[in-house]
Amino acid sequence: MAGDPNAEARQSIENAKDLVVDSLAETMDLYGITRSAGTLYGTMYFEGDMTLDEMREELGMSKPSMSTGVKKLQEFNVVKKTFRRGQRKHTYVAERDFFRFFSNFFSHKWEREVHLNLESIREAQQQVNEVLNDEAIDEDVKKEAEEMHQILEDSKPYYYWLNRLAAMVRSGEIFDVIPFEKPNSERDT
Amino acid sequence: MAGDPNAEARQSIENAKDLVVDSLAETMDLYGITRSAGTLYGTMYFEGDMTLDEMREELGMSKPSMSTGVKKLQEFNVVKKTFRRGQRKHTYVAERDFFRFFSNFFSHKWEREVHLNLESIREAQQQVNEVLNDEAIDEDVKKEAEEMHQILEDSKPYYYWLNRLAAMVRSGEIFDVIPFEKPNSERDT
DNA sequence: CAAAACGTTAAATAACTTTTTAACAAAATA
DNA sequence: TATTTTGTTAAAAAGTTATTTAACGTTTTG
Repeated sequence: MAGDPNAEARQSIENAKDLVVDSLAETMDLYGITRSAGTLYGTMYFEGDMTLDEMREELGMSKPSMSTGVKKLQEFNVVKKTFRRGQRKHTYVAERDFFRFFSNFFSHKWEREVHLNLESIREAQQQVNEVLNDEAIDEDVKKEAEEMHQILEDSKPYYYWLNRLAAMVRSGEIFDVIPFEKPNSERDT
Repeated sequence: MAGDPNAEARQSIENAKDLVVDSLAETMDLYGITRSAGTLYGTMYFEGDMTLDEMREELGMSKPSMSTGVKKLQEFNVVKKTFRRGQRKHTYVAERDFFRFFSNFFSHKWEREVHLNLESIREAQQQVNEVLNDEAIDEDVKKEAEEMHQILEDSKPYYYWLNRLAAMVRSGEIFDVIPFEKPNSERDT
């Protein structure tokens, strides 16, 4: 047993890193990001900017996997392409500021939720309105349409609210109303 | 063509409902809820309380599917078991208030995120501390450990902040700082 | 300008999840 | 207490998503 202490120490550090990468990936899994994309993010989080080949090496996966993984993470705005001078290969960097991660990720999702549902509500209400305006329809059917219309109408305030929340989160205004304790070091824009 | 106007009207209403159910399901898909569970939620949202058999009938799926689907939705706190008197079968009801849906869903997720990651950070820091406290370790390895420790330390303020946000959302305090416009009708506790 | 390197796309395979059918256990009723 | 009904669990089937290998087009460099 007991080989080189430095080698063991490095192993410990790698181990600690894996521990956090795993829980990061599990966290992201909660929000619908696949585990492998989460693991990729976690790895990039610790390594700083990486090329696809470095990712492949680190994770032991294929290059196309890395390519699609990075692309997916870019969609969520949590990974960006970077320029590393004197480097032919493209490099990518993970968003290291979790506050910004949160902002990018959730504002994006919430905006999409609002848009998607308000649009379908608009269409749906239009359809039931046609029923309501039709003379030839019986009262009981109209009542059904009326109820439907009302349920949809009642849900709108939620989407308006969510839209405001998304805007506040995207702009960073949310940190005015719910401040965070600064760490000892800086936090730039 | 042009059959019974009432039948056509009912069809229109069903159509409108499906439209909204679909976008609701797509929305939930954004947050890692499977589409079929989302569809189930949407259906319950419109129908009010339902038995498993009613769900099966409405969605044309098997009963075990409904059972597991309901269970999953219960985990997210967006469906509850109800008591319908004179009814032997169990009935379930979907959370109709989207504000409460939001509160239940996201506070649950965020609390889990905080717990999971703070725990792994604690363990990871413990491991790197052992390296830092070991006399036999070279400076360059210690420096690596130091960096690791710092990265983890710097991430903590985010989790503390998220924890406060989760608490505010769970308690409803969030609606004091970001109010919503009431619809014309009531909004009870 | 030719050869190599890089990243992406396409097709095939593998892994995983969802869904169903079937069997089972628990509860209620007669 | 026996029979029926209800809900869940287990195993099989189907469907979907992730991953890889292979091929392609583009860019770079010698």
